[in-house]
Amino acid sequence: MAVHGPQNWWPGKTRFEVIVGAILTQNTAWTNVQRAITALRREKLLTVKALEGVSLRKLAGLIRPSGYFRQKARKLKEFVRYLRLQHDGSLTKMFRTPTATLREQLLAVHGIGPETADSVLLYAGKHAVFVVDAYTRRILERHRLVRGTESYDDIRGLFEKSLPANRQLFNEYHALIVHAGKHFCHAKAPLCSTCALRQHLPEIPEDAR
DNA sequence: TGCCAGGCCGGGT
DNA sequence: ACCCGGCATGGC
Repeated sequence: MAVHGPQNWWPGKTRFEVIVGAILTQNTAWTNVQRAITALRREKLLTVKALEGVSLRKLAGLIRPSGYFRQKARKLKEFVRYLRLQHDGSLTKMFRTPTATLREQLLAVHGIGPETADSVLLYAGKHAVFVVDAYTRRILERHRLVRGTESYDDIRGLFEKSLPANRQLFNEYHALIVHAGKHFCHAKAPLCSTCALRQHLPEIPEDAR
């Protein structure tokens, strides 16, 4: 890519916008998320208070282009509700929570699963967690580095145990994986040259990690 | 035109 | 503990 090490990679300027983007991009193309974010910005809704104040109905209409818009409108509401109840509506307070504790809290919020929680922790909160996404899995599988039956936490653990716990590194690593994935590792198996070579490697033994 | 995109939830085995 | 259907729009 043109620039290696764009520290703090993630489309989105403020912490809150990063979180909104993390929820809206669930199983959705970024171009669609952009439209939704643009609409929210136009309506001045990219703040905790503003989002708390808007109706579920209006919110859903604005984020329509991002898909699953009713589901996601609810998810956004659930998050700001959690933030208000647990952290007085303050992201600064929220992110002062120890990583493991905060991760559990986020996972308990309706609509926030492991990838979204970790994206929020890493990209909005600068906590050192490795984000595993569809691209990460697919690339590892195509390269026969995993068998494909591993859980989210298995794969996250793989990276976190193999790399120094440095949030800048995790940030950049994930950014590069997404970049590579978008260009070279699509779901519909047009194997890139590297993948094709790997196809000829032996299977991973049963007892291997 | 159908398949895909930086998931997650709820109900059923 | 897995497995599956539902959720929805826009691009190629």
